[in-house]
Amino acid sequence: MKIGQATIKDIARELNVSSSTVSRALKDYPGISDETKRKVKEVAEKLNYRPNAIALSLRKSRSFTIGVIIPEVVHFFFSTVISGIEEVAYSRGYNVILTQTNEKLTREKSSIETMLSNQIDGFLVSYSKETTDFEHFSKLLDQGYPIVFFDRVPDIPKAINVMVDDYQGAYDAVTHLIQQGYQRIAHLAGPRNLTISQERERGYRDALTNHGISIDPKMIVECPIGTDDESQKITRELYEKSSVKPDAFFANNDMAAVGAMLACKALGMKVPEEVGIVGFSNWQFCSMIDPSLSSVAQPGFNMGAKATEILLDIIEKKVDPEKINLPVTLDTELLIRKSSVRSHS
Amino acid sequence: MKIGQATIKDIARELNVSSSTVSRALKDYPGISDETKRKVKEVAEKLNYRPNAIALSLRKSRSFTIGVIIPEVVHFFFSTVISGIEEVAYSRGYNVILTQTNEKLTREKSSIETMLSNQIDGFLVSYSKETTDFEHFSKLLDQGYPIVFFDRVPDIPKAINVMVDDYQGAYDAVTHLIQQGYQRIAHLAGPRNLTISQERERGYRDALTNHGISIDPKMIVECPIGTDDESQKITRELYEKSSVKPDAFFANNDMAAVGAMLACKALGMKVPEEVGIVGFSNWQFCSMIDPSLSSVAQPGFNMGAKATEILLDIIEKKVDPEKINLPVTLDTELLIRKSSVRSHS
DNA sequence: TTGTATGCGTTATCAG
DNA sequence: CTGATAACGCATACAA
Repeated sequence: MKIGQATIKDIARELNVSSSTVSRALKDYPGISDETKRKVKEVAEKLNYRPNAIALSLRKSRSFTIGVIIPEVVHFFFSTVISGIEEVAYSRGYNVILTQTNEKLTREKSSIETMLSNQIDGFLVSYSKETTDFEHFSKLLDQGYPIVFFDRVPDIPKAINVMVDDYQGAYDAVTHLIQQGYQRIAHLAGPRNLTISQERERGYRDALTNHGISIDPKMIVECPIGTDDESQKITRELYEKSSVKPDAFFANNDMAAVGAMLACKALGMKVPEEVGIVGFSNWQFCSMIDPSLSSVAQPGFNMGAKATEILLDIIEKKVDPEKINLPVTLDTELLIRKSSVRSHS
Repeated sequence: MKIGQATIKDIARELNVSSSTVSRALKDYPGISDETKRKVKEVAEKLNYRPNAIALSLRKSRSFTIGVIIPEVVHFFFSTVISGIEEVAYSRGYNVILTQTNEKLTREKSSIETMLSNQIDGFLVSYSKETTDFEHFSKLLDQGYPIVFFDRVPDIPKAINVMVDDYQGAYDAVTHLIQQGYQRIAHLAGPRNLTISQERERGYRDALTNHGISIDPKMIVECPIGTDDESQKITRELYEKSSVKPDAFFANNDMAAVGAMLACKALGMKVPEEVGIVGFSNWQFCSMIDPSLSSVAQPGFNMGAKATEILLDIIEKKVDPEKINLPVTLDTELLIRKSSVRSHS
C-alpha cells in the first residue's frame, strides 16, 4: 500500500530471528542453516523486500554511484559518450548521476560539491569552455578522489585522461585533402583554450608542412562558438574580405563544416569539384546531407565505455592509478564521403 | 589528504561541544548563541566540512534524487528532454540518476528496481518499445510512488502524462501538404504500440478526411525501426512494387523523412517539385540538408522541464496529483522549409 | 548456527 | 542555550 518498504527487521520479526541472521541469510553467508536461509528468502519475497542502498552506502562509505559532469547533453558526441558510460556503469552495477555545466565554470564547481555531498565513488568529467584554471580538480586529485577526464582533458599532475587522437585525425583529414589535389586548405579552428582544438590545429599544420605546403595564418580562422551560422558567416567573409581563396576546408567540427558548405554553395561554388570539405566528429547528419560530408569519426561510445572502465577499476582497486599508461588515446577514423572527393583532379 | 571527510563530530570535538549543537548551529537554529554559531561555522570552513547527503537521506527517507528512465540517450529529442529535466532538477536542488533501456523491457524493469533500492524520490519515464504491459508501473503508482511519464505515455489509471500534441502536429503537417497541392500523401508510420505513433497517424487520417481526400490503406506503411535506411527501402518498394504513386510523404520522424527524400532523389524525382516531404521532431539536421526538411518541432526541452516541475511539485506535496489537469499537452510547431513548398502548383 | 552490540552521519526529542 | 539519546537500515566483530 503505502511507501513503508519492508526492511530486514520486518523479516526478522516475522520469523522471530534476529536481524543479523536475516542479513546473513540473505547474502548466503556460510554458517547459516539452509532451513533458515530458505525461510528468510521466502518471507523476503513475500514482503517484497528490497535492500536499502542508502543505508548500505552509509555503512560502507560507498555509494556505487559515479558522477558525470559534461558540458552539454544535447550534443551528438557527448550523448554518445554518455551512452557508453551508462552502458558500462549499468553492467557493473553502478548508478550514474548526471549534470551538465552548460559550459559554465560556476556550475561545474557547484556540481562537484553536490556530488561530493552525495558520496559518489568517482567522477567522469569533460570540463567547460570557461574552465582555464584546474585548481578545483587538482584539489580533488590530491585528496585521492578518483577522476577520469575524457575528451576535454586538463594538463595537470595525476590526471587520468581519455581522449581521441585528435592530432592524427586532423592529420589524416588534411592529408586526404592534399591527396585529392586541393592546394589552399583553410582550417576552421575551435576554441583555443581546449586541448582538442589545439591538437587538431597541430595536425592540420603538420600535414601541410610535411607535404611541402607552407602555412598561411590567414587560412586559420577560429570559430569559438561552433555553430553552422557562425562558420557560414566566417566562410563568406574569407572569400569576400580577404585575399585568400581557399579551395578546401578542414573544420574543427561538423557543424562548422556544414556552415562552410552552405556558404560555398551560396557563393556559387561546387562541392567537391571546386571546394573540398572535411568535418570532425561524424555526426549523424553527415551521411544525410548533399553532398555527404567526409568527417573524422570519434569513437564516442568507446570513449565513455573506456573512461568508465578505468574509473571503476580504480574505484574497485583493480588497478593502480599510477600505473596506467597515459594518456589513453583512442583512434579516430576518417570517413571519406562525397564532400572531399574529386572524380578527376 | 585521504578521503576521510570531516563530519559534524569532528567539528564538535574540535570545539568541545556536542554534535547536536553543531548540527543546530550549522542550520541557524533559533536558540543557539551567535558566538557558538560563529565558531562552529568557522571550524566547519576550516575543516572543509561538507554535509553527508547519504546520512541525510537515510534519516529523512528522502534522497533528493529523481530517476530518469529513457529509451536512448543518443537521440536528439530525448537528449533535449534530458537537458530540460536536468535544468529544472538542478535549479531545485535535486540530483538526476539516468538510465537508458535501449528499448528493452527487462532493462526497464531492472532499472526501476535499482532506483527503488536507491530510494529515489520519484520517476520520470518514457517507456521502451518493447513495453506493452504496464503492470510494473501500475504497481508503483498504486504504492504511491510519484511517476511522471513523458512522450511515450501509458494509458493506465493514475498516470500523469506529459506529451506533445502529436495529433495536432500531424494534422497541421498534412494540411500543409494538401494546401501545397499534393494529392497522394503517404504516411510513414511509427511502431504501432506507441501512443505517439497512433496519434500521429490519427492526425494524418483526419486531415485527409476533413479535406475530402479518401484514405488508401496502401499509403500507410509502418516503419518499426525508424532509421533512414529502413524508410529508404520502404519508399523504394512503394514505387516499384506497389501501384500507389505518392506525391508526398508525411513521416513519423525525421530519419524516416530523410530516407524517403534520399529514395525519391535516387529514383530521379525532384523534391519538392514532384514529391513533398514533411518529417516530425525537427532534428538539428533538418535545416542542413538539401532541400531543407520541413518538420513538426516538438518542444523537447520544455517537455523535460514541465515533467520535472510536476514531479517535484508532487514530491514536495505542493500539488495534489489527483487535481492535475490531464494529460498535460504541449504544442508543436510546424516549421515549413523547402522540402514541402512548391513555388507553383 | 544464531544473537547482541556497535557504528556509519545526521537530526529530532526530550532533558537539563 | 546546550547536551544526551535514539533512530534511520544495514553489516559485522564478538559472544554464546
